[in-house]
Amino acid sequence: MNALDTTFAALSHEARRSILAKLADGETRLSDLAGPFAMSQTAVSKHVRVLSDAGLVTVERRGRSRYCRLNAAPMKEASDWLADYEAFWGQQFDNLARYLAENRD
Amino acid sequence: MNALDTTFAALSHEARRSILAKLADGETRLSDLAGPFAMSQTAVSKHVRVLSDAGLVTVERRGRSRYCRLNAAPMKEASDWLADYEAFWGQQFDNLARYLAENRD
DNA sequence: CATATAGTCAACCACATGGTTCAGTATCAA
DNA sequence: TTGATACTGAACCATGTGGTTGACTATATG
Repeated sequence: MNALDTTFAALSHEARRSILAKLADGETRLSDLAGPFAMSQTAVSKHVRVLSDAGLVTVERRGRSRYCRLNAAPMKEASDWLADYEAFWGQQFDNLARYLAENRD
Repeated sequence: MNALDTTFAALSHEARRSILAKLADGETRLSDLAGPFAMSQTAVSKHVRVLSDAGLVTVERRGRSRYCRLNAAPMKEASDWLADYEAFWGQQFDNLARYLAENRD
């Protein structure tokens, strides 16, 4: 898997996007990330691992705690990729319209 | 899975992003999509199905062929989500720098 | 030292993903 | 009608994902 693959895959789960949103407010302990989720700390830890593997989060151990920080850099590549399609966003019906025009009888 | 989940998941595979890139040049038959890939047409068909389920591609049958068209609309939501983090893209080392500053002895 | 806290690791489960092959269907063309 | 073309669908396989529980390690605190 290349960088875009892992970035998009990491972003494809609501829990992980929520984790990133919380980290945007600043460094957060892993246990504090787990709080609002209806899942075990182990599960949250796995999500953080996916984010960490994707380079979106850096985890640092201090004492008993793991402190997670946002690293948004990989998002830029994803955003740049999407930006190439910006010209098409308003055209969702254009292709259909063109087809209908071409096949009008 | 919500819309963002399926959109990001659909974009997380190189083959599917390549398919979207080709569709940006215009409507393409499924068999013509399969050409450059080292995989069976069945596999390509599955990828197109994933894109179709995500609303990124519309498939229309005409005669024997399936014509695929790009529908970039769902990308906008993904791009908007990423844009919220734009302020952090340049800060990939800032958190580390701050931490080091705070813990200087 | 004893105990609570923070987290990992391993094992397990159900299900999804990404690929294959083979058989079948629908359409076009000779 | 025969046969090629363009698929789809089912079955299968290996691997990944997302979750659990229970045991373990490491650290802080009384």
